[in-house]
Amino acid sequence: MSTDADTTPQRIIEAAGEIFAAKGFEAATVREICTRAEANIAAVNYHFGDKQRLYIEAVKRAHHGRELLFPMPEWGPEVTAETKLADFILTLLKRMTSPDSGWEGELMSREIARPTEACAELARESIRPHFAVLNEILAELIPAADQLERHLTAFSIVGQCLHYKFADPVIRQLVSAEEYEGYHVELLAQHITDFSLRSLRARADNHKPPARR
Amino acid sequence: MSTDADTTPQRIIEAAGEIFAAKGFEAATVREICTRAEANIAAVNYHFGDKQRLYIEAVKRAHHGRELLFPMPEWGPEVTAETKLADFILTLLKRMTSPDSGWEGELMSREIARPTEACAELARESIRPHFAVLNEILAELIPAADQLERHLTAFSIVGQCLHYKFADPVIRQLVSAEEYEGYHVELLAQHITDFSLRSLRARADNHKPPARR
DNA sequence: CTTGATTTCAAACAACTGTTTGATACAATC
DNA sequence: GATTGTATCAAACAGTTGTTTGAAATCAAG
Repeated sequence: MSTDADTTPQRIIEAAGEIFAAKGFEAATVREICTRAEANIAAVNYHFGDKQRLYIEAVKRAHHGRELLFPMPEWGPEVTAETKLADFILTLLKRMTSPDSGWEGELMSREIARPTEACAELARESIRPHFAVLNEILAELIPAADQLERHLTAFSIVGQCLHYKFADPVIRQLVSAEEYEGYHVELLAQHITDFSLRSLRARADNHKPPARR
Repeated sequence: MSTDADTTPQRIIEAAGEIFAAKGFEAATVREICTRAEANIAAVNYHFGDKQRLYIEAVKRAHHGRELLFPMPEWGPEVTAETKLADFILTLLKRMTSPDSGWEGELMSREIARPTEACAELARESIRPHFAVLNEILAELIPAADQLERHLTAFSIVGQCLHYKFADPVIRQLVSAEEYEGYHVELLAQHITDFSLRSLRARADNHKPPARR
């Protein structure tokens, strides 16, 4: 029995991911999941215990799949911090809004928006290391900043990326169809990198926030 | 019969807002709503038709309340574009994450994250004018930018603000309790304004995006 | 007070939920 | 071939859901 065989639990976890992502935990029914997985209704409880356990497994699999598909690059010592930041943004964006992603990104964002108590821990463990990586990059780019400013800056960068996932249905209504059509990952990553690097360079030069009013 | 009287539909719409915000549309039950509103179970169907219509009314009321509580300031001709941007960011942040907000912000963000087909129109109509205002401000700040760049820049700014609403439970896990305690609206607005204005000024000076790699 | 419409209420409704059951089929082991 | 443990299945389970019903209560005129 190979690990990626077309076994019943595998088919269920796959169908569960799609339907949980499309409808959320409450609205998704195990009947629909089992129908799509071509399995019996009792299969969910037999193989996973209950609906919630299946949900957790689906989320885990989703995250694992994203991590495998779009891994954070390992940078050598010669790579500049600016390039690292560009890579970081591109990778994050790819994970969030990959055109052929399917349901995984949707599921992850839904989970972040309303974290199940059982999954909060997973989200924490998977997000925290990325947050640490970004903070190390920022420590190189704006060494004069203290931890608070580094954190807020990290949130500014991550926020720009996640926005295209969270607010996607709204964005679709705000710009023309042709313009939205052109929103490829590379374009968005380029813009966010440019926008952020301009700010970071100015911050590094000035050693002070700009005067206001 | 005064408009803000303690009438049954009013009590129901209020309880509905709280519970929809806390649990989402599917998980919220009309029984719980009616119990909290101290109304009979049949009251929802009698006064609103069905559960979905009640949900729409609750979202409408939520948005109306936020708009009244934190109105966009009307700027005179002497106000600089930088000040307008600072005001815009502060207002947006206040609406998203006001400490005494109660349920309205939660309900709005939930609606943005997964818009009900019936509410998409409302979200569109309420967000589009704000998006237009921000674009006018950006047209003043980076006149050399074309529409695409203005739009992406607008999303960069809005994304930074909304992040503190959407990702709040995650943010809480990433920074220490004391640091999170200090995340007041004014501090966040100040940072986002600084971060963005630095970038916009550099863009206005350079007339070109910065070179990369 | 009487009338007539509006609002409230307890009870029941039909439909659907996640879950359990016990029988059945299947494979491997002795 | 009998036995054992696993997997699948149709059927039923108990509970909850949104909604409906028809009678009682309430209220505003005539």
